[in-house]
Amino acid sequence: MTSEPLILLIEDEPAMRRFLRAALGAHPYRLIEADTMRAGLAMAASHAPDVILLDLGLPDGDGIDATARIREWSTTPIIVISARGLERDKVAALDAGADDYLTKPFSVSELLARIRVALRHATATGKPDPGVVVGPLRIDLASRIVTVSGAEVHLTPTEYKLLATLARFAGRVMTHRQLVKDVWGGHTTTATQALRVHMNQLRHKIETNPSRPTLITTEPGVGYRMKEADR
Amino acid sequence: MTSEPLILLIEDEPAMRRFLRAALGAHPYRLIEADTMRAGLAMAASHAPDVILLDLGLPDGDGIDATARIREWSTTPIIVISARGLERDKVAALDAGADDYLTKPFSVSELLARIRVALRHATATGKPDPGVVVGPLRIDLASRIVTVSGAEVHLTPTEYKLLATLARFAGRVMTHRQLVKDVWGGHTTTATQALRVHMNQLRHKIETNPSRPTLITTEPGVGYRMKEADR
DNA sequence: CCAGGCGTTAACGATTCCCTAACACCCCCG
DNA sequence: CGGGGGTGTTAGGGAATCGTTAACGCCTGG
Repeated sequence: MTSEPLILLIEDEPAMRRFLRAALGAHPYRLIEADTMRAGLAMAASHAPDVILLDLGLPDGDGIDATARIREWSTTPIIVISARGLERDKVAALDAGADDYLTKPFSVSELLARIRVALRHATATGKPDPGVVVGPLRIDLASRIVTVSGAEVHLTPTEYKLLATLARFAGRVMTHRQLVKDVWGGHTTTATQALRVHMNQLRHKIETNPSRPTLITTEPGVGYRMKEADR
Repeated sequence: MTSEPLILLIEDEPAMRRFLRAALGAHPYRLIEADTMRAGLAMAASHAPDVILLDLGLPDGDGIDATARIREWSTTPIIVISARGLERDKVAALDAGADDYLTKPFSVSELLARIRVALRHATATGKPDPGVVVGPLRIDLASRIVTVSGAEVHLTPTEYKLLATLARFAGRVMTHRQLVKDVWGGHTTTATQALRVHMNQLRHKIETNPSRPTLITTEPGVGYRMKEADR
């Protein structure tokens, strides 16, 4: 959750999806949606959301069962949203591993507050995020700490932003233009010369042999590319 | 929580207390009760319960405030029980640090399920609640006492809040914005200067060499970071 | 009313950071 | 063989940020 928290909405009714999209859109959340249980489970695994909003009344599967399935491998907070207010459903969902249960209709501000609670839990429970690891380089996005073979290195703000954006698209070539836009933000006024200077300083800090870079290689005439993360 | 989970009930109505005592008595929980906010806060500190059930409508104090006060030094799950179903109250309580909110009247089985959720969180979080220790620095969140190599140091309210906030996210970089928001609350005015002054005073009180800080280091252009706790 | 603690603001060195400029080095192509 | 575009490298001036001190206003408890 280094950038905006990612919320997965599993809901089949288009009206409710539009409603929640509008409600969440005004806040610093990224939202992804699934309209079936199958797709929802797949997205929970592939996108690793920070919170899951799960509608119980999906046509292609039981929500209680889905909760239990997710809990087999993930501790991501699950907030169940249901039209059914029966306490039997509530108890079953909560005992299956859900963290909260909201009955339709609900107020948007309450949902947002309960999402904040779930996010609070997620950061508190916080698994020690190993971050991105490439050879001797380790980038901890959450704590903004970069280490090279165990030793912590100090990066200036631009150096860190540069490294972070390269890491975000590791394995892919980033053109100078893309890098300048992502690091400096919009203004393409600054010459690409500054980019070279910062890249040089960054390499001296993270590469074992700065004159023969292995972590960040340069693609002549195109841009730079960071090595794929280990696994 | 070596034996049965300990539940603290803060509630003034005798009828409700009897009701919950009966409901919880049939389950493997130990129950302690307080009928005022004052007594509740004291028991929360002295008995270290695993879950706190808090009635908002107590005569001798605001439940929202009590929640915030407990959250200053404890992460014990708090389930708020209230006759007021206004969403304004819900949002305020949840944002103050409550983990759940039940509106009277509620079903016993739902309360029990939500208690199970809270206990699940508590065990997952694990809790090194009181006593953060970093080198010669010792912070006792519960009693709000800070000592450096055995000697107690007096911190002003803002200095303490600043230190507590940094300690809560020890090891991670806290941006100026985050610190200002957590210490002052909400308004992101031009208080970044005040932050520097308080940080200076705080360092003179806890650092052995204030000009070469080791406990709280500054990340230029980003914020501050407290050293990871010992272990 | 006064005294003291506290928070805030302002001012001014001190430090860090970033951009620009200048130059050295390729590699490719004419 | 000699340019020329693109890249790596280094150094210095200027701007932004940070640390530090002093002074002012506020509030509380004598």
